[in-house]
Amino acid sequence: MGKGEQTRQVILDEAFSLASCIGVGALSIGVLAERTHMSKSGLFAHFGSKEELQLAVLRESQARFGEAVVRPALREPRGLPRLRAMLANWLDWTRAVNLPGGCVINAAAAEFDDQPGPLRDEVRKALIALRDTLGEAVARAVAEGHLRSDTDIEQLVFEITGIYQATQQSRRMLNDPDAGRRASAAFERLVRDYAVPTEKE
Amino acid sequence: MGKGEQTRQVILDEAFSLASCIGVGALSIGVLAERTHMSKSGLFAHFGSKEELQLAVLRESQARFGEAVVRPALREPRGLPRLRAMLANWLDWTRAVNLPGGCVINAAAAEFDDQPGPLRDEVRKALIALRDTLGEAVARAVAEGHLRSDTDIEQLVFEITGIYQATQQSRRMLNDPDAGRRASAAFERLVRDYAVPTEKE
DNA sequence: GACTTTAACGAACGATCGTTCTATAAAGCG
DNA sequence: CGCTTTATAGAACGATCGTTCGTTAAAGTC
Repeated sequence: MGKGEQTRQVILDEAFSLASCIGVGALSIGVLAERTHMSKSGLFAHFGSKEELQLAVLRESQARFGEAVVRPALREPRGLPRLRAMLANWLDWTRAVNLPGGCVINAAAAEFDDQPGPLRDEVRKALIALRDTLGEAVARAVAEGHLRSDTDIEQLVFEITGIYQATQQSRRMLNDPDAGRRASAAFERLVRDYAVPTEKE
Repeated sequence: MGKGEQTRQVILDEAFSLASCIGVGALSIGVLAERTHMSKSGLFAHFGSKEELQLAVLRESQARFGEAVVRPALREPRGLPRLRAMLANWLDWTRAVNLPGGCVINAAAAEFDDQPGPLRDEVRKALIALRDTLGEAVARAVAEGHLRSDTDIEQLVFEITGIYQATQQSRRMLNDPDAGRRASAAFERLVRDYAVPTEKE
């Protein structure tokens, strides 16, 4: 890795955790330059524009999400165990990746949902990719016979994303120590409702 | 209402819908002055600081939420019907109140969850008030015999907030036309699980 | 209608914003 | 080593930021 790539990564690291706290939209080149002990222009040259830097942060976030949430879950047996692992990783990934503020993309989703442009498009792409991944895991759980064959996959994914967001808000804004437990309870209720009916009763 | 209060309300109206699109944090006095055809200093004088303006927007949002979501629901019979009405109003209130972007407070919750200060405190207050209101409605549903007596009220509230957020994200970012239907399905599943068991079977 | 209070303006402040340009230092390569 | 490419710094740009001040016009009061 050349010198350029190297410092670019240093910048991105800092931008990533800063964006986690103040939001991608509030990132500023001046502040970022100060934090990385660089000149504004030197830092700027690595991206060419502020928007490109913001896009890089969003892409970085997706990459780390894949590493911290999806990939480890693939080691679990396919079907429900894997889905469960994915959700568990997801709920805690901001801790694992040392993100001081919440998930960058999730915050960006609320920030840019009414501002058309490349940033919104990138966030949208990330959300869709996540839903696809979750949907795939659910489909596997159906195929493995862990969930009913008439399971509405998108409905399940919809509800899981709801659980995630409720958990984050409870934790981050309301300091609710029970958030994790509530998330589990919600998910187990979900699984119970969609589980294949037992032969008894 | 004196002249002062009057223009203050005009400013607040504009700030409210602008904040809905770009976020409370991105509000700018210059832009707001332009939109209301006022001078920066003239507008500024009504609030004394930008933060005070932002707080006023958050309070305005709470007031409108009460008018559009909570109050109409109080006309429904207490218990499950009222809770159902509340959720229905909630899911659509940004349309009813003519909010171009999503709910101001919900967006602010994601924006300020890591930035201590009066703004975060105000958002927190609003979220807690909402959860209290929802909790009260659920408790009534239990008292009326619509839901099981051992219902975990906070758990139910938790899950309802999840449904709301999933719905907003699906609608606003993913343009999912089925979001409303999915929200209903999730809520009905919730109610079914917590309903008093029928005497049969 | 005279007087007091309040609302609004216009100009200016220092700070920061993203960006551009030119120059210098470092890195990569033969 | 010498040479080319790349990375970084520094200064400056116009724009916008939130805020302050002094002044004028309007609203409210008796």
